[in-house]
Amino acid sequence: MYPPIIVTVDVVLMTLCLDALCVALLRRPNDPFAGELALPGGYVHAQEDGDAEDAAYRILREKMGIKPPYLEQLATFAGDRRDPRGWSASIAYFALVSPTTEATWQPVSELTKLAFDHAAIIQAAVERLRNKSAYSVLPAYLLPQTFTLAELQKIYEQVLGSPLDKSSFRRKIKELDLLDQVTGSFQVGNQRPAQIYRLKKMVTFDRTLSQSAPRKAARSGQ
Amino acid sequence: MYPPIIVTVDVVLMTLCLDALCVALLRRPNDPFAGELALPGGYVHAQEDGDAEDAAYRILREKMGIKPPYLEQLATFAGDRRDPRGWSASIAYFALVSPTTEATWQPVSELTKLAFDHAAIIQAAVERLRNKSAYSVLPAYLLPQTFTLAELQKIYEQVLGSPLDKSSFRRKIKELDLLDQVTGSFQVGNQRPAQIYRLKKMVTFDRTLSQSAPRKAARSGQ
DNA sequence: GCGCTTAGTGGCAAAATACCACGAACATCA
DNA sequence: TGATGTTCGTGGTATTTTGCCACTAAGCGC
Repeated sequence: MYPPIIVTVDVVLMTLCLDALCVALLRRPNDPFAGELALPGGYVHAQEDGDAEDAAYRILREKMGIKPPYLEQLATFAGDRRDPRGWSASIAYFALVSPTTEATWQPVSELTKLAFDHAAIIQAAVERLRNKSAYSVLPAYLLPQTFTLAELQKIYEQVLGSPLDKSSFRRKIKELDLLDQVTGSFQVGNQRPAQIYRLKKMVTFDRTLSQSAPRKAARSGQ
Repeated sequence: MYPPIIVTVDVVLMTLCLDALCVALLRRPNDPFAGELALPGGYVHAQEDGDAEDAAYRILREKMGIKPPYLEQLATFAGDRRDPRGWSASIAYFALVSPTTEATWQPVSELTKLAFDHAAIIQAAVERLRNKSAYSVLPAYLLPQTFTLAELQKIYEQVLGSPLDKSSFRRKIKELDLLDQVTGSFQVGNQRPAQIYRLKKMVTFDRTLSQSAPRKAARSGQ
């Protein structure tokens, strides 16, 4: 009845390389925008993908060989001006991984021209990450599974772009109560060993932290 | 190449009726789910709609006769299980209007079975409204263009579901600095007249309030 | 042992917030 | 005109949260 709409899923896969927030980009083999850099993405495979999140995971597996520990839907970018072939919709996701994984990373601060509106998508992802970092442990997904609080603080500072006070940071993290201590210590060299932590296993209801609790009801979970 | 994906735009249009948060629903004339209640929505019209937001506005105009003062993209609900016709994607928006407008409203607290996954979409919209209400003046869009602070506070209490302190509420609203005084007063009856306010005209960059400012840097933007 | 570096904690002042009370400005009615 | 009732609006105080800084702890190298 209507000309079909092009539906793709694109993923902003972020990590930290060399103390800078980076995003995974691929050079497009085909038109449109052949040869230019673009987010990893692709068509929805109606037979394989049960939903859009499945598609995002499949794309990351096929094109990046990665199963990210964190994935969330970002927004949908749709319209008739973003793809020369016609009206298109890109369901954008954003994912966080630890820096070990192999890929071609590009610092988000020095992005050249990208295919489609992918620059805008990346910008939205970075903003979302910044915002959520203020009240969640999201940046922890940018680290290896285990880490020290000092490492975590550095990541926060890089993501938020401003230095944090050690004491306040640790207090905040502790009261969020989303980390587990790992018995066993760690030394970087000639200093006191640091306690190692990992993210708690949790049912990721997605919307758990953002609610502001009434004052009297102190977090009583020991 | 692939079977086409059904792309629709659905809008959660909310208002306040009789002190309860309500959502606009329409009875579906056609299959699937003929006769059941559903969100106002429809296919994207590739010729008319420049982007998905255009489609949302068009749908509200055509089906509701409304141009809402607030509209924002909520999320995209996609998969092969939500529409019996096959793989589908619903780009969901949520909109707020003042209660004057005519429509068939349904309180969000007593929703019966709805078509598709529209119940889940509505739930997501309500959560988003609740969350954003904690740090924005979003609930003001549920009121007429001008209102008193007492009226605004009531709306907040209804949306958040808990009573607020008058003094704290007014302080918070004032420092958000998103309201303009309207010279001229108002009396409901036999009491002191209340100052009237309206929303400031503003460039709705969407993501302006949520950033937490460093302590020393007081909001100096006049 | 001493000096160095980083980890981790504690204290205090300042800011934000909850809670409560009081005065202000109207209307109504005697 | 003045007393009373109602809501508007603001100010004060106690409590909580937060920023800031200092200090101790625990390792290493010498």
